[in-house]
Amino acid sequence: MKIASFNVNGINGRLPRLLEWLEASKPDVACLQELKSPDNNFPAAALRDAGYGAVFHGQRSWNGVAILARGAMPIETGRGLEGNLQDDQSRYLEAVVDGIVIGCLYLPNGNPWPGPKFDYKLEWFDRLCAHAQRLVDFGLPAVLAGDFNVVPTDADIYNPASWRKDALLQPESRAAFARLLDQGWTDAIRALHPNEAIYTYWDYWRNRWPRNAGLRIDHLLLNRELAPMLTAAGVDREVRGRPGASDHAPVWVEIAV
DNA sequence: ATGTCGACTGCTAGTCGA
Repeated sequence: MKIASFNVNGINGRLPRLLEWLEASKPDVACLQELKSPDNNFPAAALRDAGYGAVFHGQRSWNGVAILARGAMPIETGRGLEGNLQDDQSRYLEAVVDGIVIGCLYLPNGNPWPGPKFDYKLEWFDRLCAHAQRLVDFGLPAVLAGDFNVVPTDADIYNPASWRKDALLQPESRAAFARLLDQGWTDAIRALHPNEAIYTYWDYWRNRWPRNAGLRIDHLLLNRELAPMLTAAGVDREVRGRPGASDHAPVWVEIAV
């Protein structure tokens, strides 16, 4: 079973790129972020024609997450995170596909740091950790997939010095990510590729893609039920190099189920 | 300090967010 995560940066403008990637990579499950589309404009019919059932949690202009399943309809089990009734941003969606719990998330960027947006990032992260602990306690096979907007270590970025004041590298952001892993989640890319420079995001600015000046911020985390079944993990880098690409590339895992 | 995008509106130019 292949499970992927892809920040599409606008699902309607990106639809041709998304469809060609689905056709080429054929993930069984695809978690999408930054739909930037309200639910009534989600391209469900085009995805259905491509062979994918979809559940989605969109909003106008920003954010938005979706879970696609090849030849199946994901069974939605939750949207949004508990603990803050004032939070109206569409950043978390959860569904079951083939008996696996799929948590699709778009963690707040948090810039500029410091400030209220960074405070929101940490507050959202706290609620994610609380929810993730419940998934761990459930004991069902589970994946947390998405754009975490965290560069876990200095090995996950081309040059940490120039990003030291960015929300993505703050010690508090990294500590929250480490706290999440400590619950019993495995960072799939690092489990199989502990020493390689692997990136998933290259800013549109400053020639960053041609220079391979990237960051690893899109992650697939496997719980203890699933981690022993991990057989492969990678990034579809070529997607980032195409005309009209998202600033993120898809990341994926293969699970022996 | 900054070269890019996508979505949106006071809508063909400027704003916001990333």
